[in-house]
Amino acid sequence: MRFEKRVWQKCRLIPKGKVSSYKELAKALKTKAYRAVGNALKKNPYGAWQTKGKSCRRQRCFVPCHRVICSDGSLGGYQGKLNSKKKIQLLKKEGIKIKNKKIADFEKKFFRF
DNA sequence: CTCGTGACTTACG
DNA sequence: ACGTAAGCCACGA
Repeated sequence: MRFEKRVWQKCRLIPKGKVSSYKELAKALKTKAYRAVGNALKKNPYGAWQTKGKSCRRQRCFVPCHRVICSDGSLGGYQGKLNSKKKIQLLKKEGIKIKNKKIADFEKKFFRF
């Protein structure tokens, strides 16, 4: 299993309305590759999990990478750029409040594996 | 193997 | 608060 896929797999464990950090994600993977986690999410197909040869088979392959943020509560990046509006929209839509580009009630919304 | 590149984190100034 | 530097690890060239 490629590292990226393990990352995405963990991402999918994050429930709606919760967030987690790159650090926590890395910890769940028993690695300290925080940056590699970021790389993995950047490469994330986001809804088009492509297995070599086989396509997504109509399964829900959604990877909620917008629920993964920085350890200090800031948003980090999304779709190749930082502080994406789209990411904010998605999070707010899931019931997470954004305060000055940071997560409000970070402690409450934080999901630990 | 070495190097450059990050959607990171922590520590300093 | 903000910028920098160093540490970190996976990945591709």
